[in-house]
Amino acid sequence: MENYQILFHPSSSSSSLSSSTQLPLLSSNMQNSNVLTNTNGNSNGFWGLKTDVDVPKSDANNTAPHETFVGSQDEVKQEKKKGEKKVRRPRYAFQTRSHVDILDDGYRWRKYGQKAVKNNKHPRSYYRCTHQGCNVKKQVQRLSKDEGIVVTTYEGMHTHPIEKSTDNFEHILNQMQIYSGF
DNA sequence: CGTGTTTGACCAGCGC
DNA sequence: GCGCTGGTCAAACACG
Repeated sequence: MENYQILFHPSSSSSSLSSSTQLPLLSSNMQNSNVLTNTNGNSNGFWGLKTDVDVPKSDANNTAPHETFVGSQDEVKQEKKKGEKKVRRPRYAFQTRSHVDILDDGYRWRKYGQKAVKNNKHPRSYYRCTHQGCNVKKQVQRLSKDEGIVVTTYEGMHTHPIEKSTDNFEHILNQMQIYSGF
């Protein structure tokens, strides 16, 4: 089951980062550059996508080179042209290399939808945290280009402690909160 | 019986 | 206005 490995450090974590997932990525990348567009050639790992809207649809997830995580903390288009602003929470996307779509991050999720995505032969799955009062959502999508890569997009922050103490994925979330200013 | 998944329908935003 | 697409709902279903 724990067959997935997060891509941020291919070299150091070969197979078992179940027990020690440090994420250098967030700390090193984010403070200097909040913006994706890293131009290395291949650091492969864990890239952050700005999942949200603004992504030019041409390279939203197809042509983007592999790189960088980036917590995209952008309030997604919240000012629509309509009177009421639609409050959208920032989203955080990252990629993991996995054979399975479901990455157990310690929280309990309930699937509430699945949609076929354009330019992607794999469907996107929508999950919601089942904890009462916590309406964190996540989307899981597999890249059509590289089927070994799963893009997980989190929206919102958990208002409760992690429910399972599986890995310390919790660290990841904590880091996200720290660097995103929440 | 409680919990989670599946899946078609529905709705809203956006571009043309 | 219309069609496309993404996101959500909810009833039916499956499973332990």
